[in-house]
Amino acid sequence: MVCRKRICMLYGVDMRTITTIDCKNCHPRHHGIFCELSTDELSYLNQHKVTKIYPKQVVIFHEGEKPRGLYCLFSGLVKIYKTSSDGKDQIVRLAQGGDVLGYRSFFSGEMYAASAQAIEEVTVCYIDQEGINKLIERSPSVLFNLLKKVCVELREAEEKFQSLMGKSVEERLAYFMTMFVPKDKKQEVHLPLSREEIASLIGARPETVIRALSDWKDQGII
Amino acid sequence: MVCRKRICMLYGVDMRTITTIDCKNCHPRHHGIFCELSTDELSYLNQHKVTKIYPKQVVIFHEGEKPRGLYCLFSGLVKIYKTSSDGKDQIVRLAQGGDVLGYRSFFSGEMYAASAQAIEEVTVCYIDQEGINKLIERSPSVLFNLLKKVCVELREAEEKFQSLMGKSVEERLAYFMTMFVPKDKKQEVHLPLSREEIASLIGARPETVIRALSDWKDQGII
DNA sequence: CGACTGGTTGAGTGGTCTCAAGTCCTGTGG
DNA sequence: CCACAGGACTTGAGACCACTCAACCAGTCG
Repeated sequence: MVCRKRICMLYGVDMRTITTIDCKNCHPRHHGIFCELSTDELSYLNQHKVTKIYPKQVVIFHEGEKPRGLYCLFSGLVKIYKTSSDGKDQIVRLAQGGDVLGYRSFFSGEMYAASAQAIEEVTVCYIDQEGINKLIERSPSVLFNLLKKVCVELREAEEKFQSLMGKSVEERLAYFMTMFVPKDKKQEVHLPLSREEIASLIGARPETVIRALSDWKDQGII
Repeated sequence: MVCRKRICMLYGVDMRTITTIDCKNCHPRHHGIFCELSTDELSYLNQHKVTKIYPKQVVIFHEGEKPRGLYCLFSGLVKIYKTSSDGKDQIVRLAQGGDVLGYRSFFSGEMYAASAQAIEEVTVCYIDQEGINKLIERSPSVLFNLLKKVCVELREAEEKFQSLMGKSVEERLAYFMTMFVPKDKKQEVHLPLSREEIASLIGARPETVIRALSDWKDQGII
C-alpha cells in the first residue's frame, strides 16, 4: 500500500481502479497457476480482487520487499529484473497476460527476489494475502492444484536451463523469439524492448544480439 | 514394482530391504522437501516407507515411466539424466543425501522427465502414492509446506539459471565444484564421475573441462 | 601382444566479447 | 525551420575463449 502510494506520488500518475474484468471471462488465466479453479472459486476470486492499471515504466514491486498478495497479469508486458550491487539491472524474465507475479516469494515466505516493472501499460488483478488464505480455506484442493502447477513450472525451468546451457547466443536468441512469436511465422511483431534489454535477458552483449538479428534480416528470416 | 523386479533380474543383484533407518534420526532429510514435518508426521512416514539399497549403476527409474511414489535419498550419489533421440545421455543434475527424487513428476501428474541412476551404492527410502496421500489427509499443512519448499526450489533454479547463463565453462565448473565441496577447502574429494559426465553436467566438452582442471592444478588450487 | 576405453595435450577454427567509431532518430532550443 | 545534443542502434577490428579434430598416453581385458 505504502509502496503503491509512493509510486503514484513519484510518477504523478492516476492509479486507476477499474472493475470491468471478470475472472470467469479472463482468457489469459488459462495458462497461469490459477488455470484449474472451479466456477465457485473463480467467483470468490472475482469478488476479492482489485483490478489496477499501471502505466508504462512504473515499478509494480521492488526486490527485497515483503510480498503482500498476488498480481495476476491480465494484459501488457512486465519485466522481472534484479539489480546487482554495482547498480546494473539484469532482466530475469518477462511476464505476459495470464502470468501470476510474485507467487514464488508469496508462498515461500521470502522477500521478493526481483523487481517487476511495467514495460507497456499493464492491467493487473491484485489479490491480498487474506483473500488467498480464505480461498484456500474454502477449497483446500486449490493448494494441491497450485503445488501441481508449481511442479510443472519447476520442470519447465529445468528443461529451459538444460536446453540453453552452453548454447550459442544465436540459439538463445531464437529461443527467446519463439517465446514471443508463438503464432504465425509471417506475423509482424513489435517488441517493446531495447537491444540492450534483449541482451540482458539472454545473457549476451547488445552488439552480439544486433549482429544475429542483422544476419537473420539478410537471410530474409525476419 | 514391475520395474524393480526387472532391474533385479537384469542385474542379478539382491535388492535388499532394510529397516534400520529412522526418519526421526535421518539427518540428510533437513535440506529436502520434507524438512518441516512434525514428529507425528515423521513417525507416520517412518511406518509407511520402505528402505532399499540400490547397487552402483542400477537405474532407479526411467524417463517416461509413471511415478508411483517418492524416493527419499539417504546416502549415495544419483545422476538424473535425459536420453536424447540419438541415444546420447545428457546429465541434468546430481542428487545427494536428503534430496527427494521424482517429486516434480509425482505431484504434477506427468511422466518422469528424466531417468535416475545410482552412481555409487545408494540407500533410499520409498513412499508409495497411498502413503503420501494418507499423510496429506492426516495433516493438510504438509501440502502447504511442500508448496513452500517447491517455490523455494523454483527460485533457486531460476537464480542458478540466471547466474550461469552466458558464463564461461570455467565459471560453471567452479559452481559445480562448490556444490560438491561445501566443506573445508583443504578437503580431498573423490568424485565418482568421469570427465565426460562432468562435461555433460555443465554443458561443455570433456577436453575443456580437463584443461580447466589442469590449469587449477598448475596454480595449486586443487 | 592388440584392441579398447578414458584421460590428456596440441593446433586450428569459429564464435563472442571488448573497445571504438560511425549512423540514425528524437527532442530541444535558437 | 534548422542546428545541435543525446541516446539507441549499428558496424568494424582485435583478442580471447571454447569447440573440433587429431594424436598420444595409461590402464584393462581378451
